[in-house]
Amino acid sequence: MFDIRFEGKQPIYEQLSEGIMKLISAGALSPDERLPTVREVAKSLGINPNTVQKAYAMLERGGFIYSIPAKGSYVSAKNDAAKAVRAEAVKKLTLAMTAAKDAGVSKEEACAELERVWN
Amino acid sequence: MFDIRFEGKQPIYEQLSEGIMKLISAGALSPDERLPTVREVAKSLGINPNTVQKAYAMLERGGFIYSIPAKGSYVSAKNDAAKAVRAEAVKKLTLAMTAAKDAGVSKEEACAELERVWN
DNA sequence: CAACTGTACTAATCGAAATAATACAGTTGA
DNA sequence: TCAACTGTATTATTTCGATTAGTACAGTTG
Repeated sequence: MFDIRFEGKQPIYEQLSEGIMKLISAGALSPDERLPTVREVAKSLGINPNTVQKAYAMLERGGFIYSIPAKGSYVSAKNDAAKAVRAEAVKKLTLAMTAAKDAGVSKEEACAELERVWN
Repeated sequence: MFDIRFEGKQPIYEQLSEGIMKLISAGALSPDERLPTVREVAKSLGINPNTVQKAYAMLERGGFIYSIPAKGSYVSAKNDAAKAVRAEAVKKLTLAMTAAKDAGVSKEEACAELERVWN
């Protein structure tokens, strides 16, 4: 099972999501390999199944895994291109944020813009 | 005095800040013109002086006004270049955010990145 | 059909942001 | 000198949204 220590202020579902993301990127989890079920992970880590579900949903959204209702969740096979695009997008986002901060844009304004884009 | 109606979920200090920003951009407030004091604005709008102070601080950070302790706050004279740079930065930030969203980056992750950059 | 799977929905909780209250330090003009 | 202003700093309170939990649902499987 996943050996993850929850620490700091970061949300549990995010720590879990990133942890699994790293395992996939590092090749510790093979393509089309079946992931432990939502409830298994929840029980073994002592957290709520819904929190695991949220982490899985994030991973699916990022193209790292795919889920089939009533069957299970699996590691995506061909997601290298998607992951590269994603990484590039995050990199550019960071650059744009840094530039905006230097230009005097407040954190609150940037946050408001983020809300607008994502909703 | 500023005629501002507070509405929606946006923070008061932000609505106020943006309202004054527009007045300056539109030329309704002249360079080096003295702004009403923090306490005057607060009383007239029925809000806390500190909230107005926060709005003024944002405006100063963006180069729209300058404040002199124990004297007052004034409209900045030469800030057109700064405002242009700022506007450009916001535009690029929006583009980067949209691209990131399309690439599958979650709102939470973007938010975390934002926190990291601005802290 | 019993025992699984992922998922949707609602409620409870908790923490950070927004606002308020108070105090401080400098300018000004009588 | 000093009273009445100014912006600002610090601390407490409140408010609100994200996180987590509880429960129920719908499909697959042997």
